[in-house]
Amino acid sequence: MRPGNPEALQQPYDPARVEARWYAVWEERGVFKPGGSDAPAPSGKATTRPFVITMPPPNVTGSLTMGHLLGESVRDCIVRWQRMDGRETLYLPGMDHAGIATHNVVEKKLRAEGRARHQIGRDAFVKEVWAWKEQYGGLIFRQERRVGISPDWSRERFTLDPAYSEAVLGVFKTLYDKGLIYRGRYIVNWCPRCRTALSDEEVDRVETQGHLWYVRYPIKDSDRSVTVATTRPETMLGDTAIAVSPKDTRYTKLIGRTAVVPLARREIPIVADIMVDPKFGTGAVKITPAHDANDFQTGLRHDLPQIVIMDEGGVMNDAAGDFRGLDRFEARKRIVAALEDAGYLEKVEPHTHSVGHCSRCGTVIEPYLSLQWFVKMAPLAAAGIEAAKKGKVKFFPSRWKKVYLNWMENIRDWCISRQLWWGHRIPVWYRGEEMVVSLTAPEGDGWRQDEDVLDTWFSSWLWPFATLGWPEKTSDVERYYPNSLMVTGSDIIFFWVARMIMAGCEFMGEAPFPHVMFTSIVRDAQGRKMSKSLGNSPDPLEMMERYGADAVRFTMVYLTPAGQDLLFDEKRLETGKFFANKMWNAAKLVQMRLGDEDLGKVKESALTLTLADRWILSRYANAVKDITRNLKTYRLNEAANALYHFAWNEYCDWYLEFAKSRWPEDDAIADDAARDDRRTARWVAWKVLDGILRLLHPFMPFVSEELWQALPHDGELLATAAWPRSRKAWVDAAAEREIGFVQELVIAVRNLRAENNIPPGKRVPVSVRGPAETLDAVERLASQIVPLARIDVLTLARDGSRPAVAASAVVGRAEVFLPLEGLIDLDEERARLAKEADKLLGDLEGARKKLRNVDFLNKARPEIVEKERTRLAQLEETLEKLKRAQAALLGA
RNA sequence: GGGCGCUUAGCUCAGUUGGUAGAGCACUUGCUCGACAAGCAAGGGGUCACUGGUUCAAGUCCAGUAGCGCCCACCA
Repeated sequence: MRPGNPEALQQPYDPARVEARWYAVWEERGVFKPGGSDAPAPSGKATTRPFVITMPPPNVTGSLTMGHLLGESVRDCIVRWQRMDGRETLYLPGMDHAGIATHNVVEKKLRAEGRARHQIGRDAFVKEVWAWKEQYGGLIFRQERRVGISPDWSRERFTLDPAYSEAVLGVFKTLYDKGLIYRGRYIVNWCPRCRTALSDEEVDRVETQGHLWYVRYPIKDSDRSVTVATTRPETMLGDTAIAVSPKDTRYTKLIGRTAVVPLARREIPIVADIMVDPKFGTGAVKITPAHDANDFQTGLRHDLPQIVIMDEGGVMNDAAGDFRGLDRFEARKRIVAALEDAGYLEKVEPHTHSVGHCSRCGTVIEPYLSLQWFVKMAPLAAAGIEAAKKGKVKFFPSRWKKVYLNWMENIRDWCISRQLWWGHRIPVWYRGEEMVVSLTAPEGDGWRQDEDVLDTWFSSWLWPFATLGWPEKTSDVERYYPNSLMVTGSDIIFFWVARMIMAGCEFMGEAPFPHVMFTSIVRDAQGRKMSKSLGNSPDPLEMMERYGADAVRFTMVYLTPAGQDLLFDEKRLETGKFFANKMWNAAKLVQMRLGDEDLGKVKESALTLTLADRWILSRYANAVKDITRNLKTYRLNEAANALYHFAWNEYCDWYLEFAKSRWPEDDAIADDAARDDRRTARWVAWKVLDGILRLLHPFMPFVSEELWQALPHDGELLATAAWPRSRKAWVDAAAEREIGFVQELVIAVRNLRAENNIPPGKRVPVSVRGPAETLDAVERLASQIVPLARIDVLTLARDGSRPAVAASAVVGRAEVFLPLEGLIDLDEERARLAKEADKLLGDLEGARKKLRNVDFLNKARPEIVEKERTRLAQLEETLEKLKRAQAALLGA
């Protein structure tokens, strides 16, 4: 046992001072490294299975948001708990190069400096991005440490680390060799501003109020025409057919005829195709294979030409004839006008449809025909689907399983090439018609590497094992794969979680983690997700400055409901701040009263525990069980709640108040019994506080460590001390019942005082009347009751008498009287009693009705019926007593 | 077009096998009694969105309705 430091707890509590102290200590002592825990393993638990969790690597694009902070708080809470529980823990940190996102912010920065990436060239640009990474990566690093998370920093990874990059490129080659990666000209989501292809997941669909333009296409060698409806009239310049449904009798005669594209005056065939819905629009569809995914497929079926009419910036090209050089939206306007002028526009209808936008810059996506690399996903998804169905991967909350499966079962191929410079350059080499997939340049001259880089997620989907040194057969891979848990936001379930599961199954033969826990999405007051791009997240560092890291951590976890979003309001951080302060002061009180006894030498068996002691130990055992159970099921908010209320409302509000009268100064000690009782109170107060600090540590690591060190403590650091176990021997239902009665009695007296405006400092006489066994109990508990209720003389009215004029209340089977003739306001007291009685009557009626119900008596569980009977008797007795009290006041 | 979530105190939200409705903030009243005013004590405030069903018993389970929000989908 180490002595506490009595100088430590200065007033007032200053989080900044405390929080500056411990992080370096933990790091120096290697607490964060696997095996850094010296906590004894709980008996019966295998120590060989480590607890492994990786940090979802934040983007290097900027600073963290409150959303990140929630994730970090949740993860670290679980990690610290597991570490204290005796598991070897690995928490692996890192960062993501975040391809497009970073690319864009650096490009923006260059633009602000009057430079452009194409001017400075690829190498110089990449250098700029690395410089940016150093700057902002450093900021994120500082933020993460400030929150107090406990990862093994020596294993920090970046997705562009040389070894990691090699793993990424190796995976490309492996999948290519297996035929799961292919290159081809297909319609992709193209962002004309970023000038790159995107995956389906990187496109945000936005309901947009647009128009449906009905355009008349003349039929060749006829004076008739066919009308088609379109939302993007500018694409007509790339039309290569008109399609109708084969079942649509209106158009049967037209199939095989030739139509003329207005303005372009190009002749195109009219074909029958199953993709056409006769009920939509006119039932005739213009086909633009190079600018629409559906039309592309139709085009293949009918062997239609593909005419690309725009360049990579969304500007109309030579194929657009008179409209060349116009931006696509300007072209739309001009084309509509030209159609109208020429009499080809039949009508315009308002039309709401969803339009794809680039999730990075908001630009309207252009379906664009281009040569890209793809991953064939269905074969990879199969194992991921099975893993979830067989329960190898479980989601918390479980409803996400359905979302996951739905996406996986309808998975589409993944476009992984990006026309950017920041990222893993595609390991493919070309020379004329030759193409080689290789991590290094092929032998010989004239080879030119693919210009594109890979989608960021093509590297981060390997995170659970590439961070461990894979594909090398490292001991880390051996020991730490699969990981134990993934904690992340549901917003990246497809981007990342699903793909990690697929990659794990494919390359490691096993899902990367058995559990996925989704944290709340943190939203602002308007319900918008907090994000860097919106700039609606408070600065985490500022929040921690203002409230303390402990407070921010605790509050975020305390507030996060399992499976629901979290509407963040800065004011809520006070909850954590005030709680930390409360714990500080409670510890200060206990420390002041501990004296110089070596509590480590005290044996529980040698102590005579009072009722209050047995009660708090019982409540403590219960709290440990409750908190641990909630942690195990990832209901961290419930765990935080239980801890908060046990520590504050039971330990501070009641137990410490009970204990106060038992630890007087030495010169006030009357005899050995009093001395023993003082020692008992000291030991229990310390023991339970020690437990509270252990329970608190995962939530508030700094202040709990500080307080633990200030008190006598067993072991070097709280961070590696053992997680408390719930001791069955401490569970004491009788003590809980009896203290329950004491509390009710004390509250009743306090209430009588308050209602009658008796100053809190003034001691009052109290008389209690009731059955003998109740009075015996009151007598036995008097030492607990008297100081808390501020009673001067406690009279047990065994003769059944009551003061003539008194305020009264009913507690259990007893009546409590405040005999204060002349002091109490009789009218107010009468009104209060009447109101009480009124409330009781309602409850009473309900209970009676229930117990008259034969079905209830026969079908409800016997203990429920018994409980109801007891309750009814209680209510009746109470009402009776209230009535007597009312009668007594009548004559006064 | 599918799927999911939410609707509980003035506000923001908890509520884990159905068994007397909870917290924080806000509000009222009173407290510088030897840890804490970032506090203590006492209190007011809710037909748990609506309708129906299952059940002895529903905030909790089922079905439907309304409003809000989210996700998915090749809505020319």
